Amino acid sequence: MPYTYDHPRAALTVDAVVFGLDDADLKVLLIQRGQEPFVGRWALPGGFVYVDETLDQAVRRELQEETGLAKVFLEQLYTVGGLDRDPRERVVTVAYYALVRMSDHRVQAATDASNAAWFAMDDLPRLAFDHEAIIEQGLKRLQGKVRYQPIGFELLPPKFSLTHLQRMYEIILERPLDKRNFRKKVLSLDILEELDEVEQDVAHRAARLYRFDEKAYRQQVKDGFHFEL
Amino acid sequence: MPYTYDHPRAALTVDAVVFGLDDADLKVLLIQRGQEPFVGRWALPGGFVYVDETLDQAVRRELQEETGLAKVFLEQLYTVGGLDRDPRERVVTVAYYALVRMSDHRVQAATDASNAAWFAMDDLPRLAFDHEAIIEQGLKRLQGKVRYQPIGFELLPPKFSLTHLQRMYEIILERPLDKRNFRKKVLSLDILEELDEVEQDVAHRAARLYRFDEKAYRQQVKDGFHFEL
DNA sequence: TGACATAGTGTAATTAATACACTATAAGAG
DNA sequence: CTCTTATAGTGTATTAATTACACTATGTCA
Repeated sequence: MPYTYDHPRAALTVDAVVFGLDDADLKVLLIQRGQEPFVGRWALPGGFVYVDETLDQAVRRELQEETGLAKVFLEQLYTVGGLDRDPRERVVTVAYYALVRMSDHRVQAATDASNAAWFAMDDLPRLAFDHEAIIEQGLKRLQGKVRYQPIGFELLPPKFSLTHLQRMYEIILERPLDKRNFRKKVLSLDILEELDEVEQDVAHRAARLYRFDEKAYRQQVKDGFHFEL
Repeated sequence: MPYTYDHPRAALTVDAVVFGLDDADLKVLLIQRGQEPFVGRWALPGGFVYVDETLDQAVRRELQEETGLAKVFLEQLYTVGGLDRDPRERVVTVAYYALVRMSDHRVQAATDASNAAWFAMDDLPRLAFDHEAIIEQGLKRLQGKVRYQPIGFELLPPKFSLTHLQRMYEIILERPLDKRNFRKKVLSLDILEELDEVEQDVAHRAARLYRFDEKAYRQQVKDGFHFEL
């Protein structure tokens, strides 16, 4: 079923840098390619944008198809339009980044023959296309944005301790934070709800659990407050 | 000369929000459309991306063709992929924003029948497509970025007074700044070169002129310093 | 030479960021 | 049951950054 145009057109694709967090590392979700080019290489999940779906819809569909993920936090990163990114033809890719709670979403091995797996940011395999550069941009964006928007909570379970929260920031920002100053600051923002619950199954004093209070956050933003670290 | 594909493809375009600054206002450069759809309406300069040029090349070419501008500061904004942005067919647009010194670049009326003109941000005409939303995004980006990267200098002539510089920030950020605090702050950054020159042709005490010292700025960045307002 | 317009300057008060170390509590081992 | 281990939880003093604020200096023009 051929489609014809007066001028040649670039193929349009979307790719997603999906970040997850475990106890020690920031991770990225990759899939192993089943076809040429770059068969066997790891790559970002993504694929062609259909002509009747928005870019957002396209990323979400591809994520669902290739990794089983649905309803993740998703934001546009930037669009890559270099001439020789794909050896086959001109491909323009709209890159996104996503944040998921690894605990929630067990990654299902994908529909087709391809394989999906998490890799620590500092232990990435060789990647297809220019995907390494895209991941690098994704990390930079995450590091920048996490400091002035409360997006980091997307990586944590709904209930977390202040230590978990601090560790999340330390891992993303790649630097240690002072425990007392961190707690003072984050509590002063009044966007955390203190729960009547503590950690379970730990071999030491259990930490109090908190929840991100989205309602309080929205209210604060409306009142002209500015979240920062 | 027809080109044929197995699946329908979106058309890919670029649009640019070109900002300029005069004594009183932040301005945007618009062109008046010569064809349907939206004949006669004002719109962002932009157009189709050729299959053998990068996105950057495409914006620069369109700017040159439609407005006569060349060698401007240019940065990608975001990509718009809604389904019904253009009544004719599916169009995906990569939006950019640009900063130009209005003094340098006299805008030449364009090649074809279309018209180019500057409009104050708070006095925009009715616009074609979703261009109003794109301009809004461009403004937000500019307001955010100007505070932690020295891009504002792209809007000023090479030699400027501290009052000019302050007015530039006030216009972009849409709030007044304290004169003494502003000067203290900006001079402490050590990125301005004080010249042995003063304003000419003013009917009052002439202000000393400064130049943005790019070399000093790069050095500072390398030394881990962080520009901020 | 006086009026006008803008340039140029410093200090005190407030607020925010940083540095830093001990006690409290729960689990698990012996 | 008490000791060890591991992490939770807490406050203060110092330093740095931000804010608020008003007068003198200098050039042009009438």
